[in-house]
Amino acid sequence: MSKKEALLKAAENKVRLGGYSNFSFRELASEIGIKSASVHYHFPTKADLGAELAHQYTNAFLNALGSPSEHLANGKNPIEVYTQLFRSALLFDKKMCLCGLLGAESDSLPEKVRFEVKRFFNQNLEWLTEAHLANGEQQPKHAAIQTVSLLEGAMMISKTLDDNSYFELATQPA
Amino acid sequence: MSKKEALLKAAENKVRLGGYSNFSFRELASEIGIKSASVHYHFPTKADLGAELAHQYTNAFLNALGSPSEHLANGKNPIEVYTQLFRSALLFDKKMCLCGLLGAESDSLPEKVRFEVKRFFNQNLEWLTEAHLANGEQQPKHAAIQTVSLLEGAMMISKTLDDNSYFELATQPA
DNA sequence: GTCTATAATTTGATAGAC
DNA sequence: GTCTATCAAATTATAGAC
Repeated sequence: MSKKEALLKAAENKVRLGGYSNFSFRELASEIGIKSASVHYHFPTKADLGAELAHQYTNAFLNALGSPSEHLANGKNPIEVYTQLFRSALLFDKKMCLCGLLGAESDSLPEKVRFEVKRFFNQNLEWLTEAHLANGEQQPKHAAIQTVSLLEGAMMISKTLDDNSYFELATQPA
Repeated sequence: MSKKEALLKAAENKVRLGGYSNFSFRELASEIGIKSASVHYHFPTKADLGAELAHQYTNAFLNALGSPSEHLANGKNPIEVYTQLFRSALLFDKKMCLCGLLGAESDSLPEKVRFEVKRFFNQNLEWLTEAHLANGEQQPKHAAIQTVSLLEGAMMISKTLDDNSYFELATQPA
């Protein structure tokens, strides 16, 4: 893993626990064994680092998702696959969704960071709309926003109350 | 409004836009026309201010909610009343739910602040469970966590994408 | 209750050597 | 690419006068 990748990984861990202001160039540098001045070589400003972090997080997330049609071809419900990706973040990473946290503090973020967070949700809604449509539902856009809202909210509350059973309860069909 | 109340109000506005680290004693002081040292007279530490802010926010929220039985007696669906309180925060305040934002950064908060945020959600779940039970639903706890998750998530996404129609879509029954 | 003054630390960022 | 050195600003907090 390159130093740049290591910096992004360290930043991701911090942001997913406490938001954009929860990391500093000095901390990241110290963690990977360089000096803060060197971090500026890889990322001119903090906003640049934040934006690239959100961009790569989005790409990795979409990549892990695959495509709705692929899951259908394998006999899997794409909405279940999507839910499982959120569940993994909560259970294994034990951290919030990066863009869920950044989205909540959206109003105070540098413009280029906010732009990447918007991209995350627009892409997610697109994917979910296709998935709900493929499931034969009547209002796929409607269902898409409900799905992602429920998962982001359930994740936040489970972390807050420190009890993953809230996530399970929220995602369990009535 | 006392200086103390004014400080809490100023802090609330900042936190609801960018989280716990989005306010400083100097900024608050400057906004209400005193010096930062005087803020420490009212709140010894930042954590004390944050905890009292979350506590009073929770009390005000529960007070505005009233009781499920009261709404039923007036022929109103308590879940609709609850949803309307979130809608007002989004449309009129144009800000996140204070505890939704603090909950997301829960892992990085001082313990006494996190405690108050937990209280907010425990009290909300209690209220919603009673409401769904009164509505004659089969799994009131189940429905309660789904309701608050959906609303917190929808609020975050609407703010992120800067489009309130996402909130309306998310809260509109299928 | 509010002030001045100040301490101790952290932060984002830059200049310039290697 | 990484370093040393340094800066200007911001932050939380305290001591002590009024």
